[in-house]
Amino acid sequence: MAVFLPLPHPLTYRLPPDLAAQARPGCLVRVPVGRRQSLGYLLAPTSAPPPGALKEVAALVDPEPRFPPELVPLFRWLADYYRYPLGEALKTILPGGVGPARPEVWVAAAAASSGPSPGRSLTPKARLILEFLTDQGPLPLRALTAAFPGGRGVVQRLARRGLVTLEARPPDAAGIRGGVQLVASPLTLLPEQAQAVAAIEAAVARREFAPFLLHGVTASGKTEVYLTAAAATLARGRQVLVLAPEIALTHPLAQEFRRRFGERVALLHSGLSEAQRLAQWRRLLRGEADIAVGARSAVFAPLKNPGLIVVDEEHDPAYKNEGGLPYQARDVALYRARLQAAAAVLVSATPAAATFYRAQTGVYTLLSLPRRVTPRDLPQVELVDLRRERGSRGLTVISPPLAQALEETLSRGEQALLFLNRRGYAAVLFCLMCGHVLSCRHCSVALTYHRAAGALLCHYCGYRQDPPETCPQCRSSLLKRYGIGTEKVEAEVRRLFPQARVARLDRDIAPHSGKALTTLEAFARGEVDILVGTQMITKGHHFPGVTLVGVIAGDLSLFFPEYHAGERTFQLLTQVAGRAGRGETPGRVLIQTYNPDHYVFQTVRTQDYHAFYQAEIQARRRLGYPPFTRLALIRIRGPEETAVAEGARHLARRLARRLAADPDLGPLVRLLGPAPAGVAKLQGRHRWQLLLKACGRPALNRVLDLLPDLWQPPPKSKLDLTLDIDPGSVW
DNA sequence: AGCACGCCGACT
DNA sequence: GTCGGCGTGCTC
Repeated sequence: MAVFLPLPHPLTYRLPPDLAAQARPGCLVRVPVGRRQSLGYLLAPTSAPPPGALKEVAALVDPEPRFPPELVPLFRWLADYYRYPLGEALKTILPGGVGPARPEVWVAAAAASSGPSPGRSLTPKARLILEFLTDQGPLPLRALTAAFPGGRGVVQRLARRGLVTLEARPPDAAGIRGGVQLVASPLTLLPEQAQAVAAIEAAVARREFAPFLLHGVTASGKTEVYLTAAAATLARGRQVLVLAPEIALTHPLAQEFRRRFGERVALLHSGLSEAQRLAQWRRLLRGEADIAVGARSAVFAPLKNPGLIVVDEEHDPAYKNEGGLPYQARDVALYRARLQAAAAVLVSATPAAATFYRAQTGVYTLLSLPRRVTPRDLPQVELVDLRRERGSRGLTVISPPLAQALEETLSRGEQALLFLNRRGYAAVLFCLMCGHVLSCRHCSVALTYHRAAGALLCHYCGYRQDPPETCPQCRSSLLKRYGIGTEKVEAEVRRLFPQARVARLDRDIAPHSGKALTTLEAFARGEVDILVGTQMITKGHHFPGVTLVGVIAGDLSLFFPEYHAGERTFQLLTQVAGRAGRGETPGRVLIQTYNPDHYVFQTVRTQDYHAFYQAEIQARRRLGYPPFTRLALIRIRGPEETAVAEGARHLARRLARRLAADPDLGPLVRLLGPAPAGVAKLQGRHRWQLLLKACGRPALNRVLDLLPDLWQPPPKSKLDLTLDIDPGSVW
């Protein structure tokens, strides 16, 4: 039984006779722990109870299991792989709603029997709400009050006057718009699509674990491949699991599946209320739905026997859960497919280098879709060399070529997207003359400038140096901190094009907030000429009027201090490039960069994934980064900076000594750091980190096993240690 | 994570 | 003499 406490192992309880008939693995129960009670999940009957007296399960909180017994091995693996207490892990990944699902109140405009005139006049707000309801159809009251803050009272008054109806519905219906029109699958697939489908189908038929990489450019029909494979899987009586990296992307995907398969689809993501999530979860458990579509947490969907597990946009870093249990949903999906003898299909136009490497080396089967289904020219990508277009002093925001392109676009009445690929905030030092960025000589990642220390620091290994006066490459003295904000870009655009309608969107505005959506919709309707934004404008949206995409500072994400900065930049830029010319007119993409010769920009320009991959994988091999090594990040946190630093250094010394003394293990592991974390202080706690680089998971595990012995924080220091296995970011 | 036990300073 | 500080150790 996995208790919701940070215990290293499950606990064993006796089932009282009155519960034994109902209790099954997956049931949420209440148990006594020490002097109090805690919740937990039943895992399995044990054949080897611990010595001593057992306590009894106090109560069945929910007689309906929350997961099938088939998932217990996956959960055990999860806790072991990520070194995280099982009960705590389950608490965060399973829908937490306690007790049976409660009905939810829905509002609908009353049938218009009383005619258009309701007798007495309505207040403006009441009129607005009534129009909204007539327009939108029935809605959960919760959704309505979200759209109209404080609208509850108005709704109640409208209900009393019989103008709207209130109805309690079981939450099964919530979050899903009913009445979809079923469509038949298209009759013909391209030969390469048909081949891909056949390969996946054959694996499902063999009932063997089979991992695939489905690689194809945008609009090459990747979705159609897995929709068809899904139909074949369902026909064999097995279920289908489909993951997308972001909540916003799960809706169109679920809609697509619903059009094809009707009400057998369950949608799972953290944006649903607990009750809704649990209701969707139960539809899968009861077998009412056999297709689960969702964001990363849906990888744990309670399917007994999935035959096909799809990870769309597999390269997306959003599959990594940050905070709490730091799992990588793509990796969990692969392991789940192995456990449940399913086909795993990783899908991307720009696969992670590590994924493509495994496809190249035969670990995954590569399925390629090289052609577009609807032949259209790829947008033309051009590089603007900022070393030549440099402003009189400092950074150029809008270079003359980009300004000219904007001018032309505006004069044709078309739209432009200006993209700032900023990622978090990293103050790196770079040369305005030659584009060189100050990097760590050991780790080949950008050094970060720390104002307090007055020094450049490597967040991987802790290497430190004073900021040089001149560029080590070209000797110029134009070393600058690279930083630019969307506000500045917007201001510059307004200055250059005072007549243009300009809007701005960035991460500071919540991506799903009303403001963001309003701006995006206005842009889609053509009411805005130029939209300035960060990566949130790249995902999922379709802007047919956009013919020009400008990337303001291509180098920004390239020099983010991370080993996979190159890969992320290639992916981001390829994705934004795809935003240009999706309508009738072909698009144009201008990327401003100080490093036009860098392989990332060269391969983005030619839209050549394979060339990018070759360069990237060579660099990884040379520097010993994944997929050639496994990483684990050890993070030390505490309230006092010096204690944290000292604790980290102390652990590093002991680890280094132990590794040096072990001739079997030592050569397989490299210890980097300690160094301050990218975000050196979070929620009042200072953070330092050590990075472990190991040749293979067994070696990494052996080092991690040493930690409990080596980690002895000084008393009173309030230090704690957390692990991030396969870290996505050290930031 | 709680919630015990346990061993050292200022209070009715 | 106790009340209470929070260090540390355990929970089937």
